[in-house]
Amino acid sequence: MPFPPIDEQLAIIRRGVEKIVPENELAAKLTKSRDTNTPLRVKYGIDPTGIDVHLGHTVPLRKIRQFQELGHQAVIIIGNYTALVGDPSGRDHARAKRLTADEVEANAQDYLAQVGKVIDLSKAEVHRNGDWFAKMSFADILHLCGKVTIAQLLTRDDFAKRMAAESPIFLHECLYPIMQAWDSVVIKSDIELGGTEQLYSFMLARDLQADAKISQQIGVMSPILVGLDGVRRMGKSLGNYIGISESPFDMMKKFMQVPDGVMRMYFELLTDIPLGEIDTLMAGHPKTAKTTLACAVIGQYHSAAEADAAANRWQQEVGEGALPTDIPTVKLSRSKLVENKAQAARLLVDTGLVSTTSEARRAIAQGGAYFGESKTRLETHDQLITVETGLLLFVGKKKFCRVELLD
RNA sequence: GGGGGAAUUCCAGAGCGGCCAAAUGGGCCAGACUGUAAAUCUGGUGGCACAGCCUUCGGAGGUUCGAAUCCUCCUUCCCCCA
Repeated sequence: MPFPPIDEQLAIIRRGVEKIVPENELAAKLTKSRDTNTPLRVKYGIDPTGIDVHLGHTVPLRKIRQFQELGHQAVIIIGNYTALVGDPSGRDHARAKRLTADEVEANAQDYLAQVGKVIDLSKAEVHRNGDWFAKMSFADILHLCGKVTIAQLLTRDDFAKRMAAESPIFLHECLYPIMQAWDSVVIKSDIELGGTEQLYSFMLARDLQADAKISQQIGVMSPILVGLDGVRRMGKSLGNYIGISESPFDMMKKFMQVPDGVMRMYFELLTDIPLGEIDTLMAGHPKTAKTTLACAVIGQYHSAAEADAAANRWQQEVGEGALPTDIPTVKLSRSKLVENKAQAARLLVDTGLVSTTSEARRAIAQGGAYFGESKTRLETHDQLITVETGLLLFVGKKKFCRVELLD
């Protein structure tokens, strides 16, 4: 099967990519690959530290997928050995927690299952870098370290910053980029994918490859995907992410809350919609564009039909204020009632919609609490509400429940 | 080893003997507006039997009518000197 023309390949590869280093070697590599009908080996490494894969992770993963579709060879490196060190990238301090080998392997399996939703695992090579690092002797390690100078290491941004700030840099952390680079030598990568913060390791890999007299890899770096807040990078700890395992409706709700400003980036990095078409969409009504974006992404992890259904449901429940489809039922003991009635504030607490009486009082005082099918506003905290099974209660737009009375 | 700082309510950060449940900003919550975007405006953001009461300002004691604010010890973190 012949590879597509170089221009076509370049257009696909360059989409949504922030930096290619060195840029000028890419075309040459592709040309040689095509002429000799040899797929390029495209490396992507991760540390199995327990990852709930979200859209931010899918950016480089999707790039691998694109390489696969162009006929190239995906090579996934599970950093089961490097995980023992901890990636110093983007950290001001050394990582504290150390994982056990078992945890690492369980994480790796879990990770691969998720990754399979984006790339074609059946056609990918998967390696664990412990396969080669575990076999190295101390002499081997010394030999490897002999190829890298401290001065070189210190050119790395993270380390330079830490040096300046006089915060500790542990010796084993210095080894991290060396190990990552050595992976590239072992698997003979032609391309390595990752975020822009990986530049140093990517370049070190080139040095080591040159030293080993094999072809040097090219770094293809994706930008950092911003999260739902439109400012900070998408990440689990920041709570501003969309996980690829979430339900279509949950994803839809999150997408619709994304600031308009990030739409173009999302379109470019998370969908295959042609750039020209994106321009057209962006020129139209933002809400339409956002819905299209959401459906395009959701459709990758669920069916197109499910994505559409989620969009419709969103329009009805959120856009038009219809009652939510799935309202959780909360069991309430009849003993909480006096002659079938309960005080409004008490009721909100007893049903768990709010956690304290004070919170309930606030919600009511501010007009943020409602009851019944017609969403009647609760007026006072001591207002008596007649409670029966099926009664609906709301606090704000996101919290609601249906009461079920128990004897 | 010696010296000097700092620990405040989700975060940052005021407060330095009563007017402190504790300024201000951020975040978050609710309301208005809207495309549940952004921006903007309003209110709120310890608890409770809520016009009052109770528990908070690293921990333990102490001084005082009264302490987040003063003293002692402890814990943790930071900085400087050698």
